[in-house]
Amino acid sequence: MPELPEVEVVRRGLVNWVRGRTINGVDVLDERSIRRHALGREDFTGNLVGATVTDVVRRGKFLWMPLQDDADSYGPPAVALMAHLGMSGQLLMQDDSVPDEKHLKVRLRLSAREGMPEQLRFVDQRIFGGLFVTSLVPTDDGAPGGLAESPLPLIAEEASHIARDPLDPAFSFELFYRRLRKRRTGLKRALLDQGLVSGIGNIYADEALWRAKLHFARPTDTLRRNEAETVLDCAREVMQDALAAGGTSFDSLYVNVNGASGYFERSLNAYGREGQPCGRCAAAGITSAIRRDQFMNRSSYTCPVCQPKPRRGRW
DNA sequence: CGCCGGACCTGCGTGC
DNA sequence: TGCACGCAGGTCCGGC
Repeated sequence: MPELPEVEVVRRGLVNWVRGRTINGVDVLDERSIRRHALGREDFTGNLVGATVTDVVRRGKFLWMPLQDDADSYGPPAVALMAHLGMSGQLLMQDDSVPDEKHLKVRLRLSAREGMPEQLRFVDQRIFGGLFVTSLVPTDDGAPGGLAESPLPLIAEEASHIARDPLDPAFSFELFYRRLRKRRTGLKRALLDQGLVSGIGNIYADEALWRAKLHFARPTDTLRRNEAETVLDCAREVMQDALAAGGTSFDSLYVNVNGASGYFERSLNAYGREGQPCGRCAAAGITSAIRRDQFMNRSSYTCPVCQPKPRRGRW
């Protein structure tokens, strides 16, 4: 389940394979994977063929490749190929000789480059993800639009409603905290709101809350400044740990969203651990078991001892 | 405008 | 064996 660290692993893995290469051909094998491209398949393909990828940029879980149109190559790129991996999306570099994956949805044929695969493939089992072409627009604060190798003060339009993520150098805690306090909802719902802070999904939300010893239903309008700082610091820590674990093979041919899977096996303290002991409590000589609750139509994992349920929680 | 639930998807595991 | 169902969850959209 790609959240920020997994998408960043993909970004770093991808950039050296695609930067500077021209898209020579596009095969859309499943129209559903480009449904967010409102003008359809022909317009999608027409925008891509002949364009050159200048970078790979990420904000939150959104990833995009600014495109330089060779016929009009003055000035910065005006459009980008946007990718969202959804639940199961992968971006893979593959040689022409490699058979199509079972869930191959879109194939980009790139200009030849010595020692590099010819194709960039979008593979997606559950089709929650997708590709589309979008405009690049100025950011509202003038700072670079997202994490990139050569950052531009531009952002893909479809990502402009997404807040900066906690690993973005231009992330503003003050803005986050001000908006958080105005919310009338539960803390986890706020952490998952990509318009407030981006990049956090169900897994890292639970892990950050566990590290911060806060409950998912804690009302946002009662959060003190130091509590908000703590939960954001914890989110940053857990995502950086995952990035370090998944980032060991950035030059791998397979730019795989499961790159951080080793992290999940070893380091999760709450997510998916229903009925198992809370490690922090155990270290303090207390016996407690992680519990699972239904929250927002998905599972939330907490330690009932060190993340006590707030008296007036917002579920 | 903010909050919240449902829809979108497929594969896998479980129970009858 | 086969079928129905629940579960996984990021994002968008409509209702209120």
